[in-house]
Amino acid sequence: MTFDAIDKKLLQLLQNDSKQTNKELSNKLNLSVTAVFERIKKLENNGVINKYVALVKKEKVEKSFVAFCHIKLSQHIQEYVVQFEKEVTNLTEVLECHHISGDYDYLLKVMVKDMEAFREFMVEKLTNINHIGSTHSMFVISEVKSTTAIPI
Amino acid sequence: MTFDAIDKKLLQLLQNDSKQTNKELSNKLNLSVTAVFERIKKLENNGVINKYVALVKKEKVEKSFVAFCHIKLSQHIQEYVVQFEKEVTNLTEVLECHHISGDYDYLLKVMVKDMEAFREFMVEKLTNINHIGSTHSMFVISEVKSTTAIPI
DNA sequence: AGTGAAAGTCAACTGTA
DNA sequence: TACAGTTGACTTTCACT
Repeated sequence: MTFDAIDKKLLQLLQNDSKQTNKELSNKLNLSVTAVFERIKKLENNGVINKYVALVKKEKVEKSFVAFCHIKLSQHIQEYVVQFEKEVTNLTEVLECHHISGDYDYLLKVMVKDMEAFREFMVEKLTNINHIGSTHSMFVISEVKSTTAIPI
Repeated sequence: MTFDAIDKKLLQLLQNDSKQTNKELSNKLNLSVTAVFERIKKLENNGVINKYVALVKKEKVEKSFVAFCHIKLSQHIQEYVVQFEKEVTNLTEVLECHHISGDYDYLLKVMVKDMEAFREFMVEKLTNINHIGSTHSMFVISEVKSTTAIPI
């Protein structure tokens, strides 16, 4: 689907706060409540809006330690790739896993309590996955920017 | 604040779908509607739930190209650091910027339309920021896993 | 695509245990 | 900390422009 200026503004507003009422949105967009309602439904039905979620502050739930892990597989046999991707997806500590270009095959975003929890995660979970060749971890010192809002 | 089993379950539910009604949540948690309401308010007031947002599918808004950029500063003078972090934060294409340990200083998550848009971003925006020493980019070939839900 | 008004549903507040 | 009942506000539908 295509987006006019109002759709774009609406998506930006909803990406920053999905708990606004249609009335509030209608004021910001100079539209009627019903028009806002129908535009939102259209965005939902077309799969543009994937889902609505609550974002939790990691510091409040003892998950302040974030690390990015590079992973190289030992061999790039399809069977190994499929199995690795399946197993890594099942790890709750892994919030993101990207297959990437470059020296390593994968980049993982891992969230745990502290360095000790990260050590445990590496030893007991990640490196227990078969076919991993090598890993290289980077620790997040500070979070400069972090948003889920895609610029439209 | 501390969390009992119900709080944890509630946070998981809301992190996956924040549009459920309190009645639906009350069924899943075997609790009354009011109890659910009060628990949610407590989580919001304590800052555990940071905000509610709509998640947009990047493929639907022509932002299918994701890259991770390593960045090294030319010098680690505080003034340079502050200015770099400020300028990079203002770039809408940069969804995340992490100050990290290791060979490079920063890891950025960048989202644009395609490789050509990425080239433009690099040439016209990113490398125009002062005090950047070197960069190294990795392109996302496929997204194996991506969630905003922190395991509680 | 847009609007205003009607109908149904929910969030939010009150009382009480 | 939990519950049930009340009320105003909201979402959703409908008839119409």
